[in-house]
Amino acid sequence: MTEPALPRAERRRRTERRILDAARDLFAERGFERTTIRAVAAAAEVDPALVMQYFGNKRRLFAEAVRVAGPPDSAAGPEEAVEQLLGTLGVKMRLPPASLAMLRSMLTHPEAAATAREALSRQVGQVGASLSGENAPLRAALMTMILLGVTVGHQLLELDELREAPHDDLVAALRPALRALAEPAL
Amino acid sequence: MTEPALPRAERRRRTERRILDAARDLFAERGFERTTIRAVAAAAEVDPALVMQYFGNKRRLFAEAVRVAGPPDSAAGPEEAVEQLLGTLGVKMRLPPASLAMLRSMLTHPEAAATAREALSRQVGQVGASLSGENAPLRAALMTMILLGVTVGHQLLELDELREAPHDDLVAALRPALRALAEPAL
DNA sequence: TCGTTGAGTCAACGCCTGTTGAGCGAAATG
DNA sequence: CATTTCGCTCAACAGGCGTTGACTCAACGA
Repeated sequence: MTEPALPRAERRRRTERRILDAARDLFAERGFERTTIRAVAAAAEVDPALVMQYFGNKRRLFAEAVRVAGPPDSAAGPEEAVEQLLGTLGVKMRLPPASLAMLRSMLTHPEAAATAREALSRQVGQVGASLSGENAPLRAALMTMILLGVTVGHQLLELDELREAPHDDLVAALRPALRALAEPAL
Repeated sequence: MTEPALPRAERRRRTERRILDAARDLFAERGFERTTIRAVAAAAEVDPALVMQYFGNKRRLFAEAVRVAGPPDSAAGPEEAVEQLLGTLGVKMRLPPASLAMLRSMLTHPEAAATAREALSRQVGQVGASLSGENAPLRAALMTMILLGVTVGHQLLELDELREAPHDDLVAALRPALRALAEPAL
């Protein structure tokens, strides 16, 4: 009936991970404001006070839960930039919950907005560095925003027109649009 | 010192409009959850109870505040669809507060999400009808999402790379990308 | 002029939130 | 075995929220 009584350190690690996983999922689903500490605690099968003890406050819990490794730096030509961006759509359009949580909250939670701005700016800079021609930063920003828009529409708003299309069709349709921005004006 | 004592009907209309304007601005700035009835009332220089008396509850206040006329129906060729979409960026990129309020809340407030989905789907359908070739609905959806992404990045996240660029450059850079989606595969 | 209407205020309600401090009981330590 | 450590729970707090009902008083209609 009872568990095999794990060592303390291991037990703590598992609990912390359970809380973090629950928090990530809830933040991804409802956003920062509508996710309560109590709901996270319940999902992790833990007392709300324990969540506070582990993470101090709700903002820090969010920050820990959405911490995600940025894409590897790589700057080559415009072609590679396009493919790199298309790659951010994720395998079969399934983004990690941490990213979804960030996206979901970036318009309403100020700290999420700041983090998102930073991450997006880094990507813009990276893409921009691999472009030549006029207005490279602007074009890089537009390319990044295109993927933001598509991701939001697909993952968060769940628009039928995007969900019904096969992933490959979507990528194939999007590629020429990105190329049009990546290539120096013809 | 005192006002010229307006007639009741007129007075009511003005107060209602003051509340609605304040609500729109706050919803646009902070989103649904972080905007309180009390803050709206304070901005409109009115008692919170009056807001309730006029609009019943917070959800209805939001619904009234963001009610906005959809773009005029018009479907012609792919060229016109592109220009129509580019037009939604607004004169000098200044969108009406009602639209900003919708956009700001669409990822976290379920009713805003539903309304946004509906409005976007209508636009997708409209754009799609003016496209020919394969995957017209998908391509129309992508075109719409492109504008969503650019608008979010510019108006809500306020990315420097987009804010610094002249409006005309932005439109000009975006046009070929949209054309690539609008034109039947070459 | 006098009763009625209705715009607007006041004070409070119940609820839910993030957050805290005291305490329990099992694992670790000697 | 005795003691300390610490993962975890319990019960509660203060504050802010949406919302309500009773009330005030100036504009209105007869």
